[in-house]
Amino acid sequence: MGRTAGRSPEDTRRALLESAGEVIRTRGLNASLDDIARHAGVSKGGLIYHFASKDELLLELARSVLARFRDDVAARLDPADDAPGRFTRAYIRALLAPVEDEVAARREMALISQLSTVPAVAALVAADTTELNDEFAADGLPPDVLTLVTAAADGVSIAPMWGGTVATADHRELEKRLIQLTRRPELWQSLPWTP
Amino acid sequence: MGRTAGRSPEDTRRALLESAGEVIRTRGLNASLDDIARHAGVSKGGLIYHFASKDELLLELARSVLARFRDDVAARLDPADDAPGRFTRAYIRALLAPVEDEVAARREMALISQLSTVPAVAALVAADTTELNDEFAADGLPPDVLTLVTAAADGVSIAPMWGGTVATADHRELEKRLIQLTRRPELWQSLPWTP
DNA sequence: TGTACATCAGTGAACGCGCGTTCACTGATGTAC
DNA sequence: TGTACATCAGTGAACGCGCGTTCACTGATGTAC
Repeated sequence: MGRTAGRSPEDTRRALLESAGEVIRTRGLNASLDDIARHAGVSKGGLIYHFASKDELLLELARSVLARFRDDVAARLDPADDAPGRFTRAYIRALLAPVEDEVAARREMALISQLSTVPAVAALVAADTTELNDEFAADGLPPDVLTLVTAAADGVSIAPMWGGTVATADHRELEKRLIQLTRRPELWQSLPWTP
Repeated sequence: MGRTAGRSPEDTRRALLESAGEVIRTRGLNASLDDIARHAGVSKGGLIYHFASKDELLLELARSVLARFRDDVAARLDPADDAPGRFTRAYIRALLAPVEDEVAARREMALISQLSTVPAVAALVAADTTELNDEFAADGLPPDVLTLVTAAADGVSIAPMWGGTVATADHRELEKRLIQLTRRPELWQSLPWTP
């Protein structure tokens, strides 16, 4: 059987990437190409036609995951907001956004950390982080406030990886307060520090 | 050749665990048993004598990593400190402790996240997290302060995984402030929130 | 509008290799007498 | 204190299987005339 009618090659490619995401989220990095291909309704050979090697597939998958996150942050930028910390607020909203499914959240983290073990992916992630840091630097917040706020958001987002429970109410509260800090950094900076 | 003189079986076992940690930190989970064994100066068969399967080795390795972290936290408990938040302060110190080597820090995180992909290890980690949460709950801090402070500490500790740079000075400062917050939670709670 | 041909988008079988596990065997150590 | 025997702590070769990659082949699609 040749080309499958009713589906364009780009559709197939997209389906393969999506399938790779799902299968790897569930079975981990040692999910086989055969699993991934079959789950997308394609043969192993068909997969390899679109992605020359497993590493290339993983790299492309990582690219799409990172892009999706960046899009998510961008979508949470408040158009009416042009004060310093605008980007940071979107970042906080993206990371603290309520997750539909707790298991899914854990798997999402697992997926990224798994992918990062592929050297090429690690490099990609590092480059992405650098870009992100540039955006933070241009966001106009005092460094100490920025560090606190992003660290807290990062910490919440990886909690599922340790099997931590996500107490939604607490998270909403924390989100509100972190965002408030980015709006009024002097609140944090003016605290009397006498360790 | 039979038993290697000059090394007790417990020494061999320990050496194998340590070797597993080093090799997996470097080459990832798909490091072979042969690599690990040889790096400890033992044959593959010798390794399997001590750990019946690869999964068992990984589980034992995870156990030792978790135990080491708990010991680290315990060692940072301040004997002179018996105020609420005592344990949380030790936790913060442990996670924000200056790392000798940046690459090592990244690998440490990678090791744990890699190990977590083994189901048995994931269960172990989840159980450990539950225990940890119990200790936090008994530590006497208001929940919102606890959430902020531990999230921030967690966030800093996983930064290396994204290839983020660790600005030591910022971290010292953050550590000081987080600890100060655990000592005077009213500082955080009294902030005027008007989102 | 039909036809010939090139290319695209796959299929499915086969290969080969790495790696976890098994196994027969062995020299050193511990124990009983 | 020596000796016989059981067990311990390994060795190293072989097995077998899963999986990534290669490859010959093919039917559908696109293009030129």
